[in-house]
Amino acid sequence: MTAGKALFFESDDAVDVFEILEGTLRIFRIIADGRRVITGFLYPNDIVGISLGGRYLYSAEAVTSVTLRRLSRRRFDAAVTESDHLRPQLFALVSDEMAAAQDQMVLLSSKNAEERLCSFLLATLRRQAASSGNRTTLELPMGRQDIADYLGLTIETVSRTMTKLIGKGAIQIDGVAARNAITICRPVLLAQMAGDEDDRSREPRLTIVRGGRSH
Amino acid sequence: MTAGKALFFESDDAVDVFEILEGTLRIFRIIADGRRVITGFLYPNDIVGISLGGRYLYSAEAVTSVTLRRLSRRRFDAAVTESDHLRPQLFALVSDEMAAAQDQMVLLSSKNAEERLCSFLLATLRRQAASSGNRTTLELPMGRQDIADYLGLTIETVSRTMTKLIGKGAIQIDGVAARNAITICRPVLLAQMAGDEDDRSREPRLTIVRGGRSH
DNA sequence: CGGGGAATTGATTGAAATCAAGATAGGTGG
DNA sequence: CCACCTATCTTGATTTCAATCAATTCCCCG
Repeated sequence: MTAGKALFFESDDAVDVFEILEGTLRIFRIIADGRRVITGFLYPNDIVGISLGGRYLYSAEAVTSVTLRRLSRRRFDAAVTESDHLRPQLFALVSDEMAAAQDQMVLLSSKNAEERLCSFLLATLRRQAASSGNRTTLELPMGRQDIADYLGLTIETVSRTMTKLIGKGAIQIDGVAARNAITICRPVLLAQMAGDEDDRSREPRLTIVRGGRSH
Repeated sequence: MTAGKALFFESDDAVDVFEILEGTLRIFRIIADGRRVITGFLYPNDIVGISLGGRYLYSAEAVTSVTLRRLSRRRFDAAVTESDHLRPQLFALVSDEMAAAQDQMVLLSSKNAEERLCSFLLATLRRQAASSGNRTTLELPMGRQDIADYLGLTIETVSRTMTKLIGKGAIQIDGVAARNAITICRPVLLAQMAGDEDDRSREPRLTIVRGGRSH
């Protein structure tokens, strides 16, 4: 499938499930005023379309050219129900998706532009490191507008923030033309700036408990 | 369990699953700078603690006093694996949770304070209407700070926005003391202000497809 | 070489956060 | 029963960060 093409639309009958073999997808919703909210990017080995009701929860489009394995939903469901091997695998997948959704909620409700971008770059780096050995370099398959719609920012703010990170020496852009190839110069700094470095010096049990209202 | 008490903490071993019989829970994460992000509220009949990995994804506390049914995770998993009747039920539950997470992402990344609060009030109304007949009145079991942490706003902004909605005649507060009992005077207006009324005059297929980059 | 989409940069505005008082209600004990 | 105390909520003044409006600049490609 070529870049920019739609795979399916929100509220379509969820007749198929797809496995990504190659490339990147974006999944998103269009809201009333026409704006787009990208709720996630999907990469090789991800499953797309596990719309647990009868309809997809979101639309899906190719970011780059993509190759997919199509599975009919009926056969997919049957396979999962039968196989004691597949079921926990699917479970783990859904679990990851849920965790990612939670992280994204945290990002959107309490991080500033710089923290959002740093989180995104680090997450992308981690994913690429996992699939192809430790690296300090990453490739952004998507454009700035996609990043903006994913992080809840405008394209201008993404651009400015990127420039600021370069200014601080945290990252650099490789080559002249390749605005999408990025080197992480100072991963530790970037992690600090992402604002979710685990400060585990406090013991949560003691600090979190608070008195409450008695209805 | 009395109001304000913790049920479990993020990253605890997920040894139990709970069914809510009565009352309201909040599930949340604490982020690095100490702020709290509430990722959801849970009500009677909801299941809490389906942490698909070995650890809970979030902390859970009682908002009001709560009564629960505790199930050991081992037995819960076993029951779900065996029963052809329970499995789709769990599936549907997870599906709802995922849909709610998506909605929340949309809310957080593209709605203003007024839209967020209207969405929240409407969702709460719908839930209470579903469980106890159509109503125009709703009870907010949680305080303003909880609402703020859920909607990604400050308590001041929640308060101001509430005042504004009263000023517009969309809602009113019942009684003198009961700041948590609210009457929806103009549900249609509220739905418009929530900013997700489905304008289905456009045919999505034609408007959404866009050309893309070829990597 | 020149056209055009994407990205960057700059100037200004605006909505919500922050800082700072008060108002209100519920609870406690004299 | 009332006065005080503390939580929670509301309201007001100011600041701030990102959105918006507005040009360029940068590349890719014919």
